[in-house]
Amino acid sequence: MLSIGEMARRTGVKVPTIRYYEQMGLIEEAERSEGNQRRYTRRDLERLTFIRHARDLGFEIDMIRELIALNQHPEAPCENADRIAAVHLSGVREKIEKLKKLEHELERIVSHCDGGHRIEDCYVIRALSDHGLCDHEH
Amino acid sequence: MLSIGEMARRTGVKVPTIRYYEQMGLIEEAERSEGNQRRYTRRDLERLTFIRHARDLGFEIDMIRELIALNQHPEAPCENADRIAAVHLSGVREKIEKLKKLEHELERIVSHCDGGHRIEDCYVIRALSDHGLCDHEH
DNA sequence: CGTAAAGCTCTAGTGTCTAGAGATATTATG
DNA sequence: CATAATATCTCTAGACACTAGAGCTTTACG
Repeated sequence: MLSIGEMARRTGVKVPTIRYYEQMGLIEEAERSEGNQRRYTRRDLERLTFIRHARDLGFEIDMIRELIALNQHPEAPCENADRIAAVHLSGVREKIEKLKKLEHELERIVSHCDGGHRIEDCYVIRALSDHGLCDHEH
Repeated sequence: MLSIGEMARRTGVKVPTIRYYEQMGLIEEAERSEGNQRRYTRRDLERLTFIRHARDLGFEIDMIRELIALNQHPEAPCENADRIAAVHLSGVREKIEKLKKLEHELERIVSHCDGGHRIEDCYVIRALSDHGLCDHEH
């Protein structure tokens, strides 16, 4: 049986975060020691590793809850898991696209300003005040 | 003089958000009508447009506060504005890099799964359970 | 057995809004 | 001018995914 600190060390999930996941229903309430401290099984460790990994990949708590639920039915077809991951992937791609546009806009703004003049002439400030100086919509 | 609703329509910032910005000190407390409703000037509109635009470009509230402060000193040199924007730009680039790694990981995971088999064999689920199936560190 | 480290619960805070309740103000229509 | 519809007011709480701290108890180790 593992203490919560052991779990934290092995998964890289911080102790308060583990308790938070329990509250959120991502992990089951652990057994307790005589003195009321949480004691985890190997299965709990696997579950937390799964969660950690999914969070690293940017899955939201709700998505993870769904994936866990799917995981409990090993004989079910896996279309749903596939769909969740695919939806997530397209969300990530959208974010990348948005950030790239933003990157270009900022590059353009910054490149016009070498820091060598006064605020009233600064392209950074002017670009923020006047949408007309932008390339794209946003 | 513009009502808060007018301001919202013209800038695309929602009404409660405008009040929130006031609370956060991003915009000055507006004058009030006899019946205690906010009344804004053209200058307030410009300020809110600036904020909106900066938020769209992903600047955080604190950065915007700094930029506004700079904007109040038109004769000062603009190095600081330039620096803030440049720091922000490199933050955006980092985010893009991270998301791209994530994209590749997800692509790889999803491409292994066509939804046509059972959960117990599903690559999506297995990849989440077993870090060893990943390409990169994360 | 004494102490330090780790654990417990509970509350509150982070950042950027968003939503709702219940009251008042303004505007439009008849 | 009366009424109805819309807008606005303040205040509180909620969303997300944690994080921090207070004050107390349990466990591990020498």
